[in-house]
Amino acid sequence: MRPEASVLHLDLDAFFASVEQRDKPSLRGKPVVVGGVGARGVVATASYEARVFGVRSAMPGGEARRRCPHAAFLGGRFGAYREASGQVMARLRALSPLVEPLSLDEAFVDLRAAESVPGYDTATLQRVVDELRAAITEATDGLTASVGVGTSKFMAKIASELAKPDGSRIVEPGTEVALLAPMEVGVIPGVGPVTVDKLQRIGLHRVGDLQDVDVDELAQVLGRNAATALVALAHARDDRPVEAEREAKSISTEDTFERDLTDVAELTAILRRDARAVARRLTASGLFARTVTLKLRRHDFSTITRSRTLLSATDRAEVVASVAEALLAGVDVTDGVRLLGVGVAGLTDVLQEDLFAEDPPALAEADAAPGAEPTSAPDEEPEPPRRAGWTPGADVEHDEHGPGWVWGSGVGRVTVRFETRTTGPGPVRTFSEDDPRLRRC
DNA sequence: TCTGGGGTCCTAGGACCC
DNA sequence: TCTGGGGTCCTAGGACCC
Repeated sequence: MRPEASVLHLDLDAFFASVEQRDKPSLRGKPVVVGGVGARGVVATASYEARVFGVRSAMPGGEARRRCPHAAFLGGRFGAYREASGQVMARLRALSPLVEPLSLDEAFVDLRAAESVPGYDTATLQRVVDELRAAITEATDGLTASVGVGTSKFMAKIASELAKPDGSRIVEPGTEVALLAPMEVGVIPGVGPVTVDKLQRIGLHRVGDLQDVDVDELAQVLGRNAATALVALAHARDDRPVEAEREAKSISTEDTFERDLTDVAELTAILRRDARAVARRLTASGLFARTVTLKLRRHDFSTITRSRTLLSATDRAEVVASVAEALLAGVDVTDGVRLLGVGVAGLTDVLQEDLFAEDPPALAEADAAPGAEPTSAPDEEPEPPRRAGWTPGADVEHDEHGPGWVWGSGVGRVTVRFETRTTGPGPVRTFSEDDPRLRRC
């Protein structure tokens, strides 16, 4: 914890849904749900209009539809989200060089590194925050952000939570313990449903209860490390630094299938595609990985992981694929696989030579894996189909009507609403699915 | 129409080494 | 000539975050 309020936390309000409402004028002021489109989808973001009906992040799509059947359910346009996020992060970096992004819509800023912040009194900070929020709304063509400032990451995040939506909050030094005391224990980052349940069983419901608890007693329930950390946060003691450069520790990709799969050949093809995707990302970031992990979720939602660490690091798709296949061979899939994924960890940016290997080292290790056949040129294999088609919300363009977005599709037809960020609500037209004048973009 | 996808961090046991 | 004690690496699982 710092002597002055110099950590800022920014959170874009209902980010994905707000981008959709910005770019689709007919959805402004209406319930919008991003995600939850497929048979097994969940909600990524609900607009505030949809939250009124109880729709929440991570809720299964079916339940979201039941609660708010008239909402617009969209598949998501991550290119648009990344673009808006980039504009926001650029604004933050203009304020201070020390910015730690947490996701597309969240970041910490260390204001001590900001030359343009002349002081940390509340009036000065309020002016800085007001200007920042206005600059972000301008840069993103209308998105709003909630901003909190405090003496630590923890307090800045608590502050921005209090500020939502479209607001700001500065927690003055010295007021933290009293502010936190009446809040539920679940407001503390890292305290999820399981920990909340454990705490409630021993009569701890509010942060104030944690401020008074005997650490040894709490350690009986949570373990020594978690108990110590939790009591520190309850007293607003948090000295984690804002870190701009955080190196990736793992890279992974995974798919949940519309229906459970049992065909080993099909699973293997998906595994190889995933291995290629992971290897591409390794190559793109100039990294090599030593550990390959297979992730598999069964029909009953139980999840297993199997991993193997190589003698030396690799960025080769064939190696990742053959290790993953060998790991899959050791798993019983006859009851049906709901999710399959491949990940790599133990990342380094230098490829160290294995002094004891005579063959190319990573390959030798992979070939030694039981059941791992040398794979035949995986890069030339056809890709198993990803979900294609006319995803609701996707951008399209029509030769005569111009730019629009997919409103819905089915029985060989696509319905499009023709409008953009700057047009105001536009007209709806329906086309044949194979209409050559209509293009995805 | 139960439960995404991308991550981080922690724990715990066993192997292995000195 | 029963069973020490660290430390590190590896593996599997799980809680949690956005």
